[in-house]
Amino acid sequence: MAVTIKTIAEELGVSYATVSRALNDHPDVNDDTKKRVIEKANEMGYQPNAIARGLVNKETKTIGLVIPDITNPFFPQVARGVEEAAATAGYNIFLCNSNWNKDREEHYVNALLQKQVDGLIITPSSEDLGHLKKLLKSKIKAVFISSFIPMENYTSVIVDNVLGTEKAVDHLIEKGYKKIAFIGAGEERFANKERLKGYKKALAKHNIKVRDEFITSVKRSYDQESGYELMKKVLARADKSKLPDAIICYNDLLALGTIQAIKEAELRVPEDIAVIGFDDIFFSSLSEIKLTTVAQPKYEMGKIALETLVEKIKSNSDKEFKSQIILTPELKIRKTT
Amino acid sequence: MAVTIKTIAEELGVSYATVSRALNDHPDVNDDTKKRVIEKANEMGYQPNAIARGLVNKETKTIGLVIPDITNPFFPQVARGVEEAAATAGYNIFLCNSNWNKDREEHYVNALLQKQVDGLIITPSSEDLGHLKKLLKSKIKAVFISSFIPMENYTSVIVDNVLGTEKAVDHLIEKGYKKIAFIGAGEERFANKERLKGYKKALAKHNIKVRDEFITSVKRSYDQESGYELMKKVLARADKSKLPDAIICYNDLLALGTIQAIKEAELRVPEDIAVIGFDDIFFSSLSEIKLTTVAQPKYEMGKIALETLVEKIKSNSDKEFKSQIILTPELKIRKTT
DNA sequence: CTGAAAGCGCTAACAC
DNA sequence: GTGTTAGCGCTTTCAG
Repeated sequence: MAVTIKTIAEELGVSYATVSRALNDHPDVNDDTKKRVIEKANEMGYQPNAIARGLVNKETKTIGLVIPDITNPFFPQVARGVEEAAATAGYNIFLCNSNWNKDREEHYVNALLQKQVDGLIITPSSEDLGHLKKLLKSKIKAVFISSFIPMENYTSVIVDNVLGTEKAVDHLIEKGYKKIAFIGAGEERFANKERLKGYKKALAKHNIKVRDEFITSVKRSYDQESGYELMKKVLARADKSKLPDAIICYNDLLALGTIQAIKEAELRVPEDIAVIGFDDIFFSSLSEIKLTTVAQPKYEMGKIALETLVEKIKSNSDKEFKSQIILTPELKIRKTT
Repeated sequence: MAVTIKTIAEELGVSYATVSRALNDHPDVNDDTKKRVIEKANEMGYQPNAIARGLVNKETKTIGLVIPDITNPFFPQVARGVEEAAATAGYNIFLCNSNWNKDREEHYVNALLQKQVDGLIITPSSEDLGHLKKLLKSKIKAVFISSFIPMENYTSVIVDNVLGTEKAVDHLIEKGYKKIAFIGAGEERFANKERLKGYKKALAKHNIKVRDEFITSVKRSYDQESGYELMKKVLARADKSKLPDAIICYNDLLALGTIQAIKEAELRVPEDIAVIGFDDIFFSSLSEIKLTTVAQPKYEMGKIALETLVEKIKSNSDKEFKSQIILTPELKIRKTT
């Protein structure tokens, strides 16, 4: 059996309450006994049992991070930001991949609730939060990343999506592109709606008519394959004169697939068609890729999410928090525009 | 206060032991009361407290994953494999990034021990495990990934590194390359030693003399920058006739930097110099990169690590486990050779 | 300043 | 079948 507070109390001939106090650096304890206790504890290799402590304190110094997929290059940076900030605040992180699956997401949230996490950071796999009712009932502190939840008591850390695509369009127009298309990720996603809004807003600003045939969307997955396939179809369908001369993609993965399709059609990027992504994931800056993209401050988003979550945890109840923390995206101009 | 086993016992007028039994589907309990309890529990939104349960069961259904950096593209896949397998086995994962720092690694291991994890999966940031003495004393079940720990009671999940570079050399020679160099990652790393060994072994097999000037190494970090800088120097130093015609890199990141340096020197890959990486991280297969590389089964490694860890946890004590589980790497021939 | 004792929420003997 | 009770390791009143 491991050495407990009790073992060391017996060893020293004091009560275990005293040992507890000494170890927690409680003021009301003789400096001398404190020293003796601490020495003994080290000597015996005592490790406090955080589970037992958590049971009485109702605080586990543990938070849950539920994301769709750590394998998607957007998330490692976010996770790192969360984890780094958690480390400095003294928390450990449960990592959960929902795999874009509501049931799994629900299951994880329940598991985390049972494990008594002090808080939750979630990037929901879907805008519809019906499956998270237990969470919402549980009054647990939570912050959302990349997805705006219009509810009191919750705050979302997001990037200014509208501004992001606006910047992208502005840049394209400045470069002389006129026929700008948008490849989105399905109407229902919050970020997609916002990015589309920014796209339209910027076009309007420049007196360019929105052309419906220039707005397309992939369905389920937002990776390079789906981008590739969609663009293939676009290129096959249209006669060349009706092709866009620039494309803004919902994310970098899609952009990459799009570029691949364009090249296979023996067109040049950016001379024939320019491409802009969104996110600025790891490979986008590689010399072989050099994708122009709207960068999200991913690490920062994670960090801020954790920090505000900790603030929420520490603030007993009714303090008001912003319901949105909106970060500014940055346009990284590289070689595909 | 949350609803506990006690609340629902009072509500139903039964003892809370009965509630516990019912909820745990214990055989010795009347089907009818069982049903009533379960209904009531659902009705009241009861969530078991895993912390309390853990205290008595001495089992938290929680395992710690300590890796250097989730942001390094090698690890998300591993983490995903671990997590996926954990989900099916009913465990949650604590994710910890040591950031290649021993102190932090030690700190995390201690924190996890205190949080009473049932087991640990670690990719140590260094071969020297001096800082993990507490772990080693604690008799906690652990499995290592990518790093061989020659100790009883521990098992390591690794790839056959020797075979990996052997395959790489064989392939290069088959393609007609003769002057094959190796860019390593510092003598002390286990995987580096093994890969170097495979390189030398294969050269010997083909009766090619090992040339010391063809073996170089980056220092601290194993990313594209360090590969780029090292290769820059190599290219600057040597007169063209002494240049290798092929390079095997310790990993894909290094390979990428190497390629970049080669291209900047106005040499072609693979015509002038071929390059092979190791790992097969996400971007290596992209159409713009198409790096020939020795693929590690990363997801599998994580999955297997978790599965054997769970086996260890379940097997009470002295069952024997392999000290190494060696997976076979696969050579992915793409466009850089 | 220190000890005794209660209790966090739950499980597991042990009675009845 | 069900209730009673002890106890997991710890913190925290409450006495002294």
